[in-house]
Amino acid sequence: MTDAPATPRAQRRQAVSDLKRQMILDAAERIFQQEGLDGAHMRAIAREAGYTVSALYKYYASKEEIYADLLAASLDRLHASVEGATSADVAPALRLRSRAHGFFDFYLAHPRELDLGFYLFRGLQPLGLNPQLDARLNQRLADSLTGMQADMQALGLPEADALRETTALFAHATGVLLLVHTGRIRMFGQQGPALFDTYLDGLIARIPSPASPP
Amino acid sequence: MTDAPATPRAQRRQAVSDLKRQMILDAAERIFQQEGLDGAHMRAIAREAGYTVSALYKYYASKEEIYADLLAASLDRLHASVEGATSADVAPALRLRSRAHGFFDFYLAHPRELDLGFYLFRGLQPLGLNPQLDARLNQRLADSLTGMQADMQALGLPEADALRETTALFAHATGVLLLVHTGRIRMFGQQGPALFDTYLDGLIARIPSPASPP
Amino acid sequence: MTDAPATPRAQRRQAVSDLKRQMILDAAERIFQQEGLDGAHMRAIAREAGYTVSALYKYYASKEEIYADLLAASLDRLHASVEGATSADVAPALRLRSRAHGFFDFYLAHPRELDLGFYLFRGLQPLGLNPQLDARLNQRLADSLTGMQADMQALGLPEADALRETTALFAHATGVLLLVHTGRIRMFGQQGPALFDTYLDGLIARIPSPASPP
Amino acid sequence: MTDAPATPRAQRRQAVSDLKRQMILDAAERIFQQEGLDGAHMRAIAREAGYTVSALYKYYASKEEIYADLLAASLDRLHASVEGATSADVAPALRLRSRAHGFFDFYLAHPRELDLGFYLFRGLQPLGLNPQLDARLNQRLADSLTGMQADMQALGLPEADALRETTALFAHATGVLLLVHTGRIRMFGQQGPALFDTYLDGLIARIPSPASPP
DNA sequence: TATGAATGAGTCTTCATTCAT
DNA sequence: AATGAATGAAGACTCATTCAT
Repeated sequence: MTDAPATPRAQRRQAVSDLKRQMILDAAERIFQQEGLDGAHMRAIAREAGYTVSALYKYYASKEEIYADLLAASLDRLHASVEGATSADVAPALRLRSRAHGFFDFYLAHPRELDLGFYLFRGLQPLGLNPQLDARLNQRLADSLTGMQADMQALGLPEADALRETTALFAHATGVLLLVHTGRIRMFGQQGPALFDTYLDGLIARIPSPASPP
Repeated sequence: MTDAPATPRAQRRQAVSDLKRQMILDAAERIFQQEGLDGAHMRAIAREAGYTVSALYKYYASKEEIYADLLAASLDRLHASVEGATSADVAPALRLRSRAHGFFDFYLAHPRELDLGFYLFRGLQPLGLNPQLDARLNQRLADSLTGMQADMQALGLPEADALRETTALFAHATGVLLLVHTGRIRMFGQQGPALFDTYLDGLIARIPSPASPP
Repeated sequence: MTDAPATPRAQRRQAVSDLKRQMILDAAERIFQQEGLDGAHMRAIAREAGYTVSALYKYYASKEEIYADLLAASLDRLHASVEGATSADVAPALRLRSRAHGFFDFYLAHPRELDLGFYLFRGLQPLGLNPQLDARLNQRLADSLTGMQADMQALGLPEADALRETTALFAHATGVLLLVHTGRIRMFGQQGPALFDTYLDGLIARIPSPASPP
Repeated sequence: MTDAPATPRAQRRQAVSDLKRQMILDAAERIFQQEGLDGAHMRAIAREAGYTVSALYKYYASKEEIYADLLAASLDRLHASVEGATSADVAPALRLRSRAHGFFDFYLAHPRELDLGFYLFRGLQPLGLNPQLDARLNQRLADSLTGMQADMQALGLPEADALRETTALFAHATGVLLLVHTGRIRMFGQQGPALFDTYLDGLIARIPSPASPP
């Protein structure tokens, strides 16, 4: 009722609320990993979280909002995977390789998170994903890619080219992952990782080594 | 009375029936293009086709069967697009380029057909797509790709390499298309076609010119 | 068009029609035995008969009418089973026993025909079973029971008592058969045939031997 | 705050919920009595109960579950009817008679509950009646019969015989009720109750009088 | 005579969401 | 802060039956 000093009490409330939101999210994550997108309906999430369905709506305005947070968390883990194995004092080429693999292997190991991305990024409008949210998600994804772009620039690629190559790398990885995920890759008798490695080799070879030109 | 296995009457009937099946398919196509996969439920399709829902079941045993036909038709159009601009008396590199663009441009112009392919190829089991159908659809897709593989071999690439490169090309195209389709490409400030062209250029450059064999 | 002499031509037509009706009925019977009542829908019957569904309606005005004929045929077989093992020159008690077993064993071996009877006799009205048909079916059933009644009378029971005992015998048999058919008899750890035999023994014992009065 | 496992609040809620479940059941009962099993579909039940169809699913997980409760209640009423008129200080023969009539008269007055029993007890598997439920329903039925078995034993019948005779009594009652219910009894010009009485008389007469203990 | 086309009513069930308490 | 109750729209599919040809 009283709008309050806006500090101690409100902060505590916020903290508690955040925690619960997190717990709901964790539950959603578990369900989502086990059952996939279709199985992750409100009821299932609520049950897993130990809440009522309607309680969830206190913390999340819609199912899609949960999904969005799920995707945000997923993108954070992706980021961790990309940056995880990297060390600053390695040759840029190695760093790029490591990061790219961080990316590719993450989705290879967690194909469901790929679904999530497609689901959410596709029909923006109907899902009620507001532009803000969209931008934030895009940003998180971008965070995982700038490292690679930097690596390419460190390898001597001009910024514009590096950005283009990063985009292409992202597209290629996505394409291969999809091939794997849908099982269509069997049709070609190929292996996802090998395919990606080949692309990566080509990419690095293509970048003119800046240091040692004769 | 005395007549070959197929009575003219039966033939006529069959023809009419086929036509109606086609008209239903067209209606489904329209709905699908306008509303997407989720909007293309039996009721909507029936309404658009001017039929009762139950009437549809005379022509299609299930929703998935309609989807499958939709995809089959889509893959046929894809094939036409791939082979359309090709001519036999062109240099292999040009042919490859033409075919690849036939592929890429088709999905660029009809992003929803991409959805369809993902939908159907993904959940094979849960959707009740029987293996036969699956195989047929796979075959249709393959038909669109063998041309490119042949072009690569004509360019001097050993068969295994050509197959690998075709797969990679397919993956790359898919990845870029997805980037475009989901709008994420704006995030990178890139253009789908340009991206794909670059890949194609790189691919052709990478293929060792067959001119120099001793 | 011409109403015809009403004889040769019409007779032939009638004969052909009867034959086809019979063939449909046979098909229905097969389906019914294999699939039960629920599985015996018009489509299935038509398929088995090599007809279109709508063709069936030329011979039978409704599904229930087919069922009725099915039941009539069933009752004929029942009759045959009841009278089959009987011979005129046997002691009445034996004859009664034989007929009663003819009845009981028939339904024990063909439980589905029991369903049919229940289904048709139950909701007379809604099923469109007209009173005539109902009477005819009742008559057929009665035909299978009069023998037993006669046996009882031959054993010295007054007509009224014999009728009552026949009714009771029929009821008892039905009750036991139902117990068997629904599996509820397991609940009691009893055997249908044994139960029925006991009843039969009691019944015969109960009938005062008419021969030996001084 | 400190309170037993079941909060008063929760208890109240439970009570209200139970009441509503009961009201739905009552509605289902009414529909079922008026329209029979086929008429008792979810929509009709919901309408009668003043609910939406989906609201029903909060209280009952499936149609069969409603049916099962309907049957359970029916069996309880049966039980009440069987035990209702009994008193402990009556001669066993009278008690048996009273109980048997409690059974017979109940179904005579409520023929539809007979249907229900057949429906549910029959197709266990296809109906999704789980074994637990099945066992519980069987138990309820058994409860109505053990009294009679006990009476028979009190009359001097060995346990095994009493069980057999109880089963036979049950079968006989069922058979006669069916005869009445389907209207076929008119065919024989008999009366259900009279028929049953006769059987009962015979049964009691058949039981060796325990009168000879000193 | 038999067909194929078409109907329309009907079945159960699921889900995201809202609201009074 | 959390609940339970309730909604309503939707969704795929089946079946007996009719009618023009």
